[in-house]
Amino acid sequence: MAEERAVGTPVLRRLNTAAVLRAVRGCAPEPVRLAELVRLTGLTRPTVGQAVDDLVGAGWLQQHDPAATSPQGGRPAVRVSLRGRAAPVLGLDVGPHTVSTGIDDLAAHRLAAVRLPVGDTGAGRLLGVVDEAVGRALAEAALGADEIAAVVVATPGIVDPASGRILLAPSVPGWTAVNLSEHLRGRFGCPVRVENDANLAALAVAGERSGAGTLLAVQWGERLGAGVVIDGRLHRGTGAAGEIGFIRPPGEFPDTGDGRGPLERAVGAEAITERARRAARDRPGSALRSGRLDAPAVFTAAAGGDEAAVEVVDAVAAAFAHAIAPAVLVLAPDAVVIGGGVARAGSVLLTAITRHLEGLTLTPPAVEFSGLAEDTVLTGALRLALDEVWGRLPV
Amino acid sequence: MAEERAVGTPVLRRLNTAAVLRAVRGCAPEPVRLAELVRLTGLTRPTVGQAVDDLVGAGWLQQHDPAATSPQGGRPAVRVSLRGRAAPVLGLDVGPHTVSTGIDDLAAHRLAAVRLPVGDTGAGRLLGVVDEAVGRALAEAALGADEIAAVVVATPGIVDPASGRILLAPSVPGWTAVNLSEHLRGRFGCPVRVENDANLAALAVAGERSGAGTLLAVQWGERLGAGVVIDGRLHRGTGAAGEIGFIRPPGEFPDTGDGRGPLERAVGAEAITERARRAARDRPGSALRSGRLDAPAVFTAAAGGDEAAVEVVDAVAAAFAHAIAPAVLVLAPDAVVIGGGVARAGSVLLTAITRHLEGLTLTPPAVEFSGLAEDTVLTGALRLALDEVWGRLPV
DNA sequence: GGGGGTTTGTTAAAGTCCTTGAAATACCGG
DNA sequence: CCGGTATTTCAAGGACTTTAACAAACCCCC
Repeated sequence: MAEERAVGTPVLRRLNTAAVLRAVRGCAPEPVRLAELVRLTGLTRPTVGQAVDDLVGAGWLQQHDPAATSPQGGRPAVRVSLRGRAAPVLGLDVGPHTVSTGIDDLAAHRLAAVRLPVGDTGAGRLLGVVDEAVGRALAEAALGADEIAAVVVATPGIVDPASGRILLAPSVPGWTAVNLSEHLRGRFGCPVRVENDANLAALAVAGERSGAGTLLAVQWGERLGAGVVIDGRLHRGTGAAGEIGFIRPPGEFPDTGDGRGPLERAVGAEAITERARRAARDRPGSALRSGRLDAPAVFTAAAGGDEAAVEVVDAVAAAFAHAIAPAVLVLAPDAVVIGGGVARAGSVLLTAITRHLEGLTLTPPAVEFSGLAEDTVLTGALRLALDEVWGRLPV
Repeated sequence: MAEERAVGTPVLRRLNTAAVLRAVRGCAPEPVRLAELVRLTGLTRPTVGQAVDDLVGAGWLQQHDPAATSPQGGRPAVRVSLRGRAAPVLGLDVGPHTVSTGIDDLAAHRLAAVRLPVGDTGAGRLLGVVDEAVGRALAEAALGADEIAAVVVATPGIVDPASGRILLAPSVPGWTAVNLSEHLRGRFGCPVRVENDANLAALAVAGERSGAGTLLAVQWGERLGAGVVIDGRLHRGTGAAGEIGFIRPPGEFPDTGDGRGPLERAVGAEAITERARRAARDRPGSALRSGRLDAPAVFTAAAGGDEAAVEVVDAVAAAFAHAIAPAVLVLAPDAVVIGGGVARAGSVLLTAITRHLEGLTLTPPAVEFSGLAEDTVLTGALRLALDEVWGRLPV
C-alpha cells in the first residue's frame, strides 16, 4: 500500500531547513541577509536562525563577515551564502572525438574544465582518456574523488535507465561492451548516472529558457538526436526517447553501414553537403562550385540568394519538418530548439523549417537556434547532476 | 522569488490528516479499521484518531457501526470509510451525436449516468442537451449543482488550457463560438475544466494500467485522436497535444471539406471502407463483395484470410505505423493503446501494426487494444475531476 | 560627543502537535 | 464466570515553531 512516512515534529525542522537552503540557492551567488531569508521563506526569525545554524554546522552554508556592505543604518546583518564545495558535481561528455569534463560547485560555479581529444577510436582507449580527464579535473578543482556528490556522464547511444549500461552506440565501436557506469562507480562514492548526450543537451537548452513548458531540443550535426524536456524535467520514456535520427523521411536514403538512421542520412551535415554537390552539378553559375563545399558553405550561399543552395536548404528543411511534424503534433511543444553544428547556419534554414512546419501542424511551435556553444552537452550533464543533488537535499 | 509557505506546527496536522485521508482512499470502497490506518500511515494511534475525528467532523469520512464483522476476538474496531457525497464530481462527454454525463462520488462510485442523443447538429441545440443531461444526472444522484466539487467536460477539438475555450472543433459546426466553460461555470460553483476528448480517453486508459510509464492512447474511429499520459499525468503541451489525425502520411488524400486531417482521411473508419471497396473491385472472389461493407467487415474478412481484406488491413496498418513512428521515436512510450470503433477489429490489425512499427522504431512499444467500452471518454473525465478534487485536498 | 532612529540579533515563555506507555474497554472461547 | 486478545482512552513528556520583549550595533544629525 501507500506506505506513508511517519510525520513527527522533526520533519518540520527538515522541511524548514530545506526551505531555507533553497531560498539561499535562489539568491546565489550573492550572500543573503538572514532578515531577507525571513522574508523569502515566510518563516520567523528564530526558525531561520536555527536552520542556518544547522546548515552552517553541516557545511552547506558559510557565514560572511559582517564587515562588508552595510546598506542602511542598523545593526550589521549576518550574511550567509552557499558553501559551493559542500557538494561539487562532476559532468562528463564522452564523444567519439573528444572527452570533456567539468566540475561545478553547488552554486553552479565552474571549478574545473578539461577537454581532451581522443586520438584513435576504440572503446578501451576512450576509457583511458575518460580517466585522465577526470583526474585532471579533480586536480584542477583541488578535490578528491570522494568529495564529489554526483556524477553525470553524457554518451552517444541509448542508455538503459536502470543499470546505466549503454545499449546502442553506433558512433563509438565497441562502446556498448564497456560498462561505463560500473567503471566510474568504482572510482566515485556517489551516484553515477549515464545519460544520452542529446537528452543532456536538451536539459541545458531548457535551462536557458523559462522553466515551464514543453521543449523539443534537437542536436543537428553529422548525426541527429533530440531530447524532450517537459516543465524542466527530462522525458526518457522507455529510455530511447528523442531518437529522431531514426525517423524515416519520405524518399530512399541508402544505408551507409555506419549505424546512422534514415533521417541522419537524409539531412545530416554530410547529407547536406552531398545534396549541394548534386545540385551544383547542374548549375554552372552556382556559388556552390567554388570554394570548400560543406554545410556552412551551403547555408552561406543560400543566404546570398544562390538558387541551387536555396533549393538544397529548402529540401533539407522540408525533409526535417516532415520528419518531426508527427512528433510535434503529438507533443505540442512550445518550441523546437536546434543546436549542434547546423545551428550556426543562420536564419535561412530556420525560416524554411518554420514555413514547412506551419503547413504540417496545428499549433506550430517556435523554431529557434540554441545560443549555447560547444559545451552544451557538458552543461546539461552538470545541470542534471546539480538537480540530482538538490533533489535529495540531505539536510 | 520562491515564495515558500510558512511551516508551523499546524501544517503537521494538515499533512497527517491528508495522509490518513489518502490511506482511507487507498482502501476504498471497504471501510478501514483505525488500527489498520495506523499500520498504513506509520503514524501513531492518537494521531490517527485525531485526524479521523477532524475528517469525520468535516464530512470527509463516515463512521461505521462497530456491530458488523468482528474478525478476531477483541474489542470491536472503529471503522471508517469515505463519505462519497462529500465531494461528488461531474463528468460530461459532449460529442457530435451524443451527450453523456455521469456523477461519481469521492470513492469513484457512479451515482448517476445519463446519455442523451443529439438530434440535429447545431451548437445552440447541443448546449440545451448538455443542460438537460446535467439536470437529469443531478436529479438521479439527488444532488444540487452547488454540491458538485469539480466538473470536467470532454469535447472534440482543441481547448485553450487557460480559458477553457474551444479553439477548433471541426466535427461540431459553430461549437467554437460557444463558451462552454463559461456557461457551465455559471451553473456550478466549482472549478469547471474543459478538455479534449481523446486526452480524457487516454487518461481513462492509463487508469486501467499501472501508474508509471508513458502511454500513447489512440482513439480510432471515423476520426483519429490521441492523448499522451506520462506517469499518470496528462501531457497537454501548448494545448493541442495528441492531434494525430493531422499527421500527413505518405500519399495523397484529398481534403473532404469536413475538417478531417490527412491521417483521418487515410486510415479513418470511412477510409478503411473506401479502401476495401476499391480492393474488392479487382477481386471477384473476395469476401468483401458480399454483405454490408464497413470497417468491422473488413477486419473480419482479413481474419478469415481474404486476400483483398488482408491487403487493405496491411496498408492501413502500414500507413498508421509510418504516421506515428516519429512520435513513438520521440516519446518512447511503453505502450500504444488503441481504442474507439476500430479497437473492436480483432488482432489482425494489431499484429500488422506491431510488425510495421518494429521496423520503424528502435524500442517498439507494446501495441494493444483498449479493453474499455463506449464510455471511455466519460470515465476519463470523471477520473480527471476526481484527481482534481484529490489534488486540492482541502482538509 | 550624545541622542534618536533603524535594522538586526537574542532570549524566554507559550502554544501546538506528535509520541510514549500504561490503563481501561469490549468481545471471544471455554 | 474467567483468561485472552485487540482496540481504545488517557495523561505525561518531548520537539518544534511562534510570539513578544529586549539587547546590540550602526547611521545620521544636531
